[in-house]
Amino acid sequence: MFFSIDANNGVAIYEQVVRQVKFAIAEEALQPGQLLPSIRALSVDLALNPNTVARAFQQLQSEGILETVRGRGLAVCAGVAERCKELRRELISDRLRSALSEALRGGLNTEEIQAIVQQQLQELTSQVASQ
Amino acid sequence: MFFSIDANNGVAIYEQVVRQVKFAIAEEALQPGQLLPSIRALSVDLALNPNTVARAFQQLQSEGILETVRGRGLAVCAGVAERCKELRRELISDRLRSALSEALRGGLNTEEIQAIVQQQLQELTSQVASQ
Amino acid sequence: MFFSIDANNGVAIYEQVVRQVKFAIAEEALQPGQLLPSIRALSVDLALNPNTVARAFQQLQSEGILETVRGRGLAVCAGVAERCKELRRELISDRLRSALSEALRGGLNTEEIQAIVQQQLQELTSQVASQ
Amino acid sequence: MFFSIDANNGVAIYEQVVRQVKFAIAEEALQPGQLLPSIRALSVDLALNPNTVARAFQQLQSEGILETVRGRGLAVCAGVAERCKELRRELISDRLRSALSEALRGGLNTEEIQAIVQQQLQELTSQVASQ
DNA sequence: GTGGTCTAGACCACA
DNA sequence: GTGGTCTAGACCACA
Repeated sequence: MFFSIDANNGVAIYEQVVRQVKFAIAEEALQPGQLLPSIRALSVDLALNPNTVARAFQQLQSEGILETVRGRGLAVCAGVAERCKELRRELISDRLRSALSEALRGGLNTEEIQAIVQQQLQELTSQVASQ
Repeated sequence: MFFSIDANNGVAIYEQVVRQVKFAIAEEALQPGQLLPSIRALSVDLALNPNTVARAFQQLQSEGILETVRGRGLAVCAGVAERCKELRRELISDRLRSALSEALRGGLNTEEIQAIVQQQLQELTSQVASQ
Repeated sequence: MFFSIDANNGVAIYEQVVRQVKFAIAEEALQPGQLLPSIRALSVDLALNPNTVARAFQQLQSEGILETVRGRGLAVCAGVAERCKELRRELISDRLRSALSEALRGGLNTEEIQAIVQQQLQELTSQVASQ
Repeated sequence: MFFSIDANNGVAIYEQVVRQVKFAIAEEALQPGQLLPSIRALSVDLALNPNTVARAFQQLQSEGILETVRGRGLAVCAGVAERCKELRRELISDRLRSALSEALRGGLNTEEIQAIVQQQLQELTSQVASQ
């Protein structure tokens, strides 16, 4: 599936799942009405405990992004694509801002930081390209 | 002092202290041989529990960046400025890479990400300038 | 403490805890700023698993009713007493409405239902009085 | 038919079916000897899975309220009308008691609770009247 | 098969 | 001591 978990990046695992579900809806890889992979299936896929996945899905329910379809699973709520696009931008902006802020406070100047960003983006996109 | 702690940025507080000490040495705001503020003073300054600061300093000792000066406190080890510059670059690069990677996997393209980076950098530097 | 859990009344245990915390704040038995009993202490008190209590407290946090005080516990947020009073009325009204609706649909008339309500209220208040 | 299922009222769906069958017998909307609608028909009617209806009917059989009539289906047992009237009173009383007890423990006084009961009864009966 | 709830127990950061 | 997260495993209602 479209999720990739990194256990040691400072973001709680369930929170990574929450974010990536929002991203997938923003990308329209998950469509409103569509059922998500089951908690059990996803937990096997990601090598996580089912409770961890369930916690992520519960949070998404409480945010009105997923809803239960009794006995069948969890589905994307209607009309949340736009909201997920906004959320994606916010979540990514906030995390970048936090990293950039540390870099500035750490004494790097704007040019040095931009150079690092360019280098990392190049490495990351060439990785993706070569896969 | 030169530290600023953000309890909600995903990085553990003691780890923020560790990083910022390294950054201060890289910036030469802390010179080799120079004594650090005492655990007690710093914990008051940052409104942290002394145990948290102590843990950060212990880690810095175990990495060979700080050393005890009998009866006087903890000092920056000789000759670590270069290493701290390298560490700073690594720590900041890794964190940026992690955020950038999430942004790419989340479906934003390079241009969108660069735009966010520019915007955040501008906001952050104009804030600093106006302080 | 002021909580009483009934495992078999159809309301999930963690939800009972959520409701009773709101009620306690509405009653001003819990004041804004006040620390709640710790998860561990309360779980012992109520003979529940700590995770069950933690889940209730997490929900209360996500509703903006409790907040964490790092290393010390969970506290009632400022200014939520009024909101809890409204919530209490809603929660109790909804549950009563649901029971009354079933009674009406089940073929009892208004008088019979009112008689039952009076009888139950009398029994319940005389119990409390005699305690 | 005379059943109405509310998926979110805390009572399990199969249990709602069990209760409403008892109520229908108490009201004499279902007469001893009378055949119930088939599991299949009722499950279509109520938009439930047949297993859920079957489970309700099984429980009613085990309580001696329904019995199989070979090749024809399930019928109301002879002489259960009185028992169902008692059961109805008990089931409704218990549920009301539970809600009233929560209201009292939640800090509302008898007058406030009675006012809520009156208001809800009025709303519910005027709704029925206007249908 | 599906999700929801609960228990049990571990490890972590922080005070 | 405090809460937060995660794993493991059980039982339930529903489809």
